[in-house]
Amino acid sequence: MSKRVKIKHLIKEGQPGEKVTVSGWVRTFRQNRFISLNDGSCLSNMQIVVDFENMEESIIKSITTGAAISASGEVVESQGRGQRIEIQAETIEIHGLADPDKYPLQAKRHGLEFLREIAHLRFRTNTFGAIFRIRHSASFAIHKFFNDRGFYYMHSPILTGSDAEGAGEMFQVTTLPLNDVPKTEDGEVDYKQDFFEKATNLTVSGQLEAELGALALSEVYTFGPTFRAENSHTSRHLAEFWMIEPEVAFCDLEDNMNLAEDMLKYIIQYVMDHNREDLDFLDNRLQQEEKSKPQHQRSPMALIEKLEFCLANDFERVSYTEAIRILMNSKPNKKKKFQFVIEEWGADLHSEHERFLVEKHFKKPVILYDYPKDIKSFYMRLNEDGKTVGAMDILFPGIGEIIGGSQREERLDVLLSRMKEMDIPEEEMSWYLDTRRFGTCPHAGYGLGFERMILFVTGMANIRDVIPFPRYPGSAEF
RNA sequence: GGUCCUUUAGCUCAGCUGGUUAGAGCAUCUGACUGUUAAUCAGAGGGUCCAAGGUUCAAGUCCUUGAAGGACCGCCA
Repeated sequence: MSKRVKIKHLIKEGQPGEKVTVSGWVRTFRQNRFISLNDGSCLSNMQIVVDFENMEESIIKSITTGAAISASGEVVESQGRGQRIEIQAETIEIHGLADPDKYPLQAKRHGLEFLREIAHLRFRTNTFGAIFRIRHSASFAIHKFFNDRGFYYMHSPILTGSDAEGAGEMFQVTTLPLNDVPKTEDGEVDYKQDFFEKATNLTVSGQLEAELGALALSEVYTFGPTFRAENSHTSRHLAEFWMIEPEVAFCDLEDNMNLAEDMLKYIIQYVMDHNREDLDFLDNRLQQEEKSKPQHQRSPMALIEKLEFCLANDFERVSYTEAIRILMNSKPNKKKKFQFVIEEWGADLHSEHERFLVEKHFKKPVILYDYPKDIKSFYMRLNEDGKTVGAMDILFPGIGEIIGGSQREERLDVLLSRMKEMDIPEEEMSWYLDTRRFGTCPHAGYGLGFERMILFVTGMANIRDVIPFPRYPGSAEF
């Protein structure tokens, strides 16, 4: 096995006359002669030509879709069209059989919902191979982007004793026996007897901890799993998802927007440069799918076209106030076509409004900023007008909110009064407030939902199909 | 948490207004062919029509309840 060559390398570099060994999983075996072998290194398969007259019959019988094999032989120029080279097999070693009566994957297209039920095997399809190679690339690109700019990768805790992050419902973590929970005298759960001697949860955000890091290391980012126990039934929410949260000292909202836009474009460019074959495949797959849809439901741009457009154009930066003006003057608002008609400044924007701005009005990614303080979190910096905070959301076509961020409130007195307004207990946040007591400075950051980014780059429709083992209400299989 | 949709062969689906023995393509198996690449040709096997109850002379088809899956809304990334 030491001489094994990856198919990706062979396709690029392989020369006729070389003796090679390739290992992988059989996709199809045609005419007892042609094996299409995939090893996951790239989308393309290597064609192995078998001389079945001179091959043991038990081996020929074992070459079925899904079987794991190694093939050794000489690289030759392919006589057929469709590939530059192929391998003339001299020996074939069978590592693992796949009973064709029971193996659920066939050389045909399966529905995504069926594949979700066999998520442990869906890696072996072209579509999911492409998605997870792209997911890897995007993940690597994010580390490279921040590393090249002098950011430090900071590991924020996954188990947290802080319950004031305010980003959503939390999963409780405990070692207390659920069928016999110890109680205090007044009938409350006695967390003193729990593992951490206090109530703990899975993190919903690493932001507050990242702020602590940024106020010493200047520029940090987190990239880790995040957990929200929201009962969300949509195609863009997960109970366990990966989030990227950069936090930058001496940075205002505009710097923050610039960083976010640069990062998103960098990721897209990186994937375009390194995963072209996978993108072409997904693009093609999507176009086939579009053909079966009625005209008005078809997307205006193909996948790669959409990514290129995104790279070539500045994101539209619009203040909340301006967005409200546009929405109030819009046709659907005037004709009361919106489910929630915008009546006045201060209204919360629903996804129908965001979609109108992104998909109908501007037709490109939009950054909305300076939201009313009443609809945003306590840590966002109060603007001079006293009414708005330095928040920004980046909205992508077809996805909605992909990034949420803000300049943080660095002034202790303002932060304390905001916390009081919003009933955030001061005692529990003293560690956070210390950064404002000692050497506070302007700083800003944001959170990127990694799976939403992958959704956009792959053109997939459901977030459950861009993470290997999705977690959502009622589902924690595998 | 709310609204709506779907469930028929291993997979993707058709099945009209309720009416004989429930169909197709792909996959599988057998045979033919052997430079194919979604191979082709011939044949075969494969069904708890999601479940339970009801209406009816008659239910895959209509009704009720439940289950599973999905879409959208709210919450957000």
